[in-house]
Amino acid sequence: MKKRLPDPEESATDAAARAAWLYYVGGLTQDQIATELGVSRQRAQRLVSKAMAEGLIHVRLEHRIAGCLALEAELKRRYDLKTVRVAPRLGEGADPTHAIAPVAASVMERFLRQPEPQTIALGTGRALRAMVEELPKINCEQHKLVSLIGNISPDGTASNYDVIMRAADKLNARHYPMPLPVLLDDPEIRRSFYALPQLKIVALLAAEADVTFVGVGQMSESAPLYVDGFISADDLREERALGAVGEIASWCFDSQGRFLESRLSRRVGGLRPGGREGAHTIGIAAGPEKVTPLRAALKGRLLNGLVTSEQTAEALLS
Amino acid sequence: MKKRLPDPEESATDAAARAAWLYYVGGLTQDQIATELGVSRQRAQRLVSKAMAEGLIHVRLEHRIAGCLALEAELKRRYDLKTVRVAPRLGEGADPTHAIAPVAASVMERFLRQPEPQTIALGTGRALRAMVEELPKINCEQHKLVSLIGNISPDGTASNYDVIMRAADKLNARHYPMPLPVLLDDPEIRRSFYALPQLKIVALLAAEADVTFVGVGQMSESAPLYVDGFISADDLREERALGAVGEIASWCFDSQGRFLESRLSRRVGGLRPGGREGAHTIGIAAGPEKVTPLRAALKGRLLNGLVTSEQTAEALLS
DNA sequence: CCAGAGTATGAGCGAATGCTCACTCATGTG
DNA sequence: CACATGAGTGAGCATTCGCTCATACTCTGG
Repeated sequence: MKKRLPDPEESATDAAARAAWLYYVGGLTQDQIATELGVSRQRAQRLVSKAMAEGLIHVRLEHRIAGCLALEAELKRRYDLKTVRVAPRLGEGADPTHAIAPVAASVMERFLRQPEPQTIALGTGRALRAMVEELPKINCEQHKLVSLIGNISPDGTASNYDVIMRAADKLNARHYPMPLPVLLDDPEIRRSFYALPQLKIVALLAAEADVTFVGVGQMSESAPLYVDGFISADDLREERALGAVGEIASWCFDSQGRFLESRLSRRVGGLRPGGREGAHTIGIAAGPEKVTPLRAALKGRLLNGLVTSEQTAEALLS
Repeated sequence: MKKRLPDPEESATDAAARAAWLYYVGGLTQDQIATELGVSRQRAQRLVSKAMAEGLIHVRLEHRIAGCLALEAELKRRYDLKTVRVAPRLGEGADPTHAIAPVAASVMERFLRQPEPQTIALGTGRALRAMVEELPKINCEQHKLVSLIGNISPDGTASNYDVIMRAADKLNARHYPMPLPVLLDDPEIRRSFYALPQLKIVALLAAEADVTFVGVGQMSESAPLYVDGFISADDLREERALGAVGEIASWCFDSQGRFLESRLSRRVGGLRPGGREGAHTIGIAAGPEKVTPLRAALKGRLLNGLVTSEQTAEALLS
């Protein structure tokens, strides 16, 4: 008595997409959708929210809010940046990462839409992960995605914030992950890893990247590197004693935006953000705890592009 | 006691955009938005719906529904088309133009995203108008928009469905409208119009267009040309007697998709859709009354691309 | 300065929404 | 074969939304 459903998973998403289309584009009420699809109202509601949850629905605001534009202009001038986008505030308690994600995605999309092959380097972190989540599906087989940082957690599993796989999945682009732990304690092993031909390719690509997207981590007690278990409390203390106020792709820098040479920096399994001459290096970060590291990174010209939130932009300028 | 508001118009849209951002991206309730912006709930509601009405919010579905994909593939094969998009059905009573508009816009966007200068020719009609309405703002100064058809109504006003101005406005592209009535009754006047140098430029551009977007009109009693008062009942009868089943940019064709030479065709103030060798000619049309003209146009290879609705696609294939 | 018209604002209310809870049914396990 | 488990389903209900109406306010012309 089976009728259709070659793949129950697929057809569920299909129905969800259909319901969402009727809801958002058609403007039908959920009752009408239920009638249309021949299901109960509750099911229609669930389909719509499923479509939402699966990110099938992308909402875009076609208007640059004046207040944010002013902040962008001022940031651009003050820090001599090439690219700046400021996302409007999303209420007090809201997660700023959530606010900047769609804006960051639209910045990345501009590069992805180029028909000329682009090499796009990616760091990691919550902000980048959220950005990639907001990307639409585009066919980008002409581009290359390259990871700046190892994707192996200390416990041996692939890192949760491994953005490059997700991105490559959505974009159908060639991708070059770093088959490397985030930190390599033994310098000998580190050297031998770096000697791998695959790694050399990745390093070469990253050095010639047209654009690099990175998160920016604070080095306070809430340092993501520490909270996520990549570095120990001792490591953190040591770096802070050396003046570290932030990190980009695990490379710590001080309040002047100078990368630190330290015990930790000699263990990092990854590449410094760089790229070819004139390339874009865009930081994606927002939140009060990011103000100090962002200010340092901008001062040291570690970044020439920025996507942040309205509050963070104000703080950076104050 | 004035505080800000340099331009009340601007700041209203700004507030609307902010409210819409909070609503759609932040997922706040309208009460929360009201608190956030310091206005009443009703005002928040009005801001959100204003943002909607002004088209600040664009919703996109990131999923190609399986059933529609199948229809696209079949249409592509059957009529040997280059581009086909089928929009999912939007309930029985819904306006099919509304359903296809966002899909058509995304097709057009693909061309607009090209950095190489494109020449894009546009017809008129409700479907094209709706498509343009759904376009996002993109800076396309490298492209040229050229109109295939005059924009002057019989009553002397600029036509309501003048899509090219709207499009150019959104895209910041150079545009070449046809400063010409839709129909020119006096052949002498027509000749002298065509001799105008401006018109020659437009004709040249249209003939070299990379892509042409046109609506497809039926020639039944509900013919848009007739309903909108461009042609008389006598004209309509005469064309139908000659076998006309549809029209593209006012050029009538028969059931085999052959353009008719007729009294009417000698009065048309416009250009035939054409374009350079290998160009795209994409028809945007949906609805039961479009099935006959679409089938004819496809048979006669007047189009090599199509954006239509699920129902229309099914009808075309049955 | 006043009068009138058109527009923005806030209250109220019915409809729509989404969340929770109890239930069913299919699947897998002892 | 009985039973546990868990995903999916439908009903009820509190919340939220969007529409209408009465009112206040502003702008313009006399």
